Amino acid sequence: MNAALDLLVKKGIHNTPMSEIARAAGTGMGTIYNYFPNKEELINEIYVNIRMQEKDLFLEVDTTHPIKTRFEDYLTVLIEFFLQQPSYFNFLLQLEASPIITDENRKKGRESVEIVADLLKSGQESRVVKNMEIGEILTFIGGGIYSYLRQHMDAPEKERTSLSNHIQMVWDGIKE
Amino acid sequence: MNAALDLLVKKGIHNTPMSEIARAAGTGMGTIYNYFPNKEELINEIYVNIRMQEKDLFLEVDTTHPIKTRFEDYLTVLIEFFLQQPSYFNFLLQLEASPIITDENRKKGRESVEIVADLLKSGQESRVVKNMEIGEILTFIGGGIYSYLRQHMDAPEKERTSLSNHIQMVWDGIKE
Amino acid sequence: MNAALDLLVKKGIHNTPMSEIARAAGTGMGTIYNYFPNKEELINEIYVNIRMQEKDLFLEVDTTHPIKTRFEDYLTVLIEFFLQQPSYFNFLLQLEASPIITDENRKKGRESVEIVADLLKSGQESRVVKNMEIGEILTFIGGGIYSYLRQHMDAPEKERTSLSNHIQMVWDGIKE
Amino acid sequence: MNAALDLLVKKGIHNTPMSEIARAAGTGMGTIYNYFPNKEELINEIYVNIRMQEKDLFLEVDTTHPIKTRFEDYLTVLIEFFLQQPSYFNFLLQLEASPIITDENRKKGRESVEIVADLLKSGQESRVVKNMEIGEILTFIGGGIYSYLRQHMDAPEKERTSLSNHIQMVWDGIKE
DNA sequence: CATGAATGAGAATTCATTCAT
DNA sequence: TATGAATGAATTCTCATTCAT
Repeated sequence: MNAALDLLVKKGIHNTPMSEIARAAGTGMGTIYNYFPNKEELINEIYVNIRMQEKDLFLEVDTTHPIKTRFEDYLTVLIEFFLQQPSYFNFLLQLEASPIITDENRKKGRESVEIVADLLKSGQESRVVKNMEIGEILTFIGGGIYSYLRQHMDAPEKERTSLSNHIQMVWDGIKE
Repeated sequence: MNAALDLLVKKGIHNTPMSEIARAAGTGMGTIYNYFPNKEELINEIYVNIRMQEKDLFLEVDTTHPIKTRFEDYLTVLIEFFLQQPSYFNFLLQLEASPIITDENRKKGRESVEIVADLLKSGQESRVVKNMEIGEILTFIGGGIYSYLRQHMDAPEKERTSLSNHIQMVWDGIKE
Repeated sequence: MNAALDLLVKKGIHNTPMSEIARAAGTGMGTIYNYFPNKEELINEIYVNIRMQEKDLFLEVDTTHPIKTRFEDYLTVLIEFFLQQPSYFNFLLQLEASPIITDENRKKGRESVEIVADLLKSGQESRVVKNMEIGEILTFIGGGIYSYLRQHMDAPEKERTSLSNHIQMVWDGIKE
Repeated sequence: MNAALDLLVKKGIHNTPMSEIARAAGTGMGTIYNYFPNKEELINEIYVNIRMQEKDLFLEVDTTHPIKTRFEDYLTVLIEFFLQQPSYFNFLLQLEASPIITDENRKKGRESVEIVADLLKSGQESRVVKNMEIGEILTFIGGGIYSYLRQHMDAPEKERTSLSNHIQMVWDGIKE
């Protein structure tokens, strides 16, 4: 799966033959088919795998801190995860919109969002977060994460913008 | 180009044979190749075409209004454009990250951003916009647009969030 | 026909689209088809045309000279013709073996040989030419012409061999 | 390679689809591409293969015989090789002038000529061969071989000329 | 359980020829 | 009579998947 991930991201899904994945993984092509029924399934499993790691990240955040701190921690931890694994982010970017990922897996992938949703709800109760639909706010936050990562990976190093500034803007956007 | 756009968005680039585009366009395959040297070039031209329309949108905005109003108008006009042409947005989503679009065209595509950058600069001068790097702010705004559209297209109709709420969040994020 | 000849020789028959011939000839594609029913016919007419010019060459040779002189003159005139029109030779080379030229035209193309055959016959009568089948001798001479031209066109200028030496070898080969 | 050779000669290179070669070879098309990266490479390998067989022929000739005998033997062995494998000769005929064969392979193909060149040199030293440039003489001999084979394959059986007569002419052409 | 050669459906692209203007 | 845009059959090549070893 690691070999596949790297190649799929670097060369694009339709320019990555299974034979090349096998070679990079140091196995035979047939071996891959012993573990994954077909190429699409392999890709789906990589997808779910990343999403699950993403979900686990939130366990690291100390839930005793005040809401704003937790919010910042969530975003920081998430963004740093992807900054350290750029191919994860690029993989999701390339696949999120693709018909290859099944609806079921796409749904599974959204589970991590629940945790943030809960945080936002308690934020609303303590009147530090705008009283809007949670969905609206989540969407907005997602955009913030997406744009930061996207920009960070496209831009030359010196033009990269500061993470704390970015998180501040996101927070200012949602705070009451 | 319209026929191609629809199919490319609906079925994905690598699942759309030129023969099908030709059929949908009501021409022969050869005819397409009389106008576009190859599939990639066709896709690039569609890309540039959308980006140019996007750029022209800003001409509609009344530049005598106060900065906040203009900002809201820009965002509204842009988002409504894509809401009316969902396939435009999905096309860009699918292609922005793809190696098919040439660097030259990608650069051309970013021209429309300049106008917003100018607005932000005067916003900073009048101290209504945060004093951060323009690039940082643009990235943040991009995320706001992206997230709204993305959510709007994925979600069932009744769960869609209000545009004005969303624009409010973006503004709160960047305002001083 | 001239435009076609040049292109066909330079790029090969199957790499020369009719559209390119038309462009080189300064006409429209349709115009070609007003004069030649199809590509093969065009090629055949070029072939016959060259062969006819080749035949006419022999009219220049003074038939009052002794046989050996006439033989040398024939060969010289022929070889110089092709040296001055290398594309003629290359065209024949490329097409002689091809199924594109009809049998009828191929036969027509061999007419010029008759004149040489007559010369050889009188050479045999005066016992200056070997008493073999005329066909055998003609074949041998043809090989001599072919090899000289072939070598002359392939080789870098300074490695080219002398025509008179070559003709001498051919004559020594057939003389009694 | 055998299936390809037959078809390429019979139908011409550009009238022989890879699919037909595969069918004739009793394999799938993909299998061919597992062994030859593309059609041109396949053709080149056939070319080199023939040329190497041609080179090996000369090993059969007894080098203790007198020069004239060796010369006759060389020519005989070579011509008989091609008479037994007419498609080899037709293949070379069709390809020698073609841009498909790479310069490198064309060069490799000329190796067999070296052996004959050596023979001619010692012939010149013993003053049985004309004192001309070796290249000139080789060209002439090549023409002799070409013409005999060409004629032999084109002509109806009874009109074919005798090999010994032909070789005699070639020898008379080069002898001192 | 691992392997990788064989396969052929499917895709992009070319170009001879037609025919409305 | 000249034109050249439109056409689609035909061609090369790729690659997911199978299955005998």
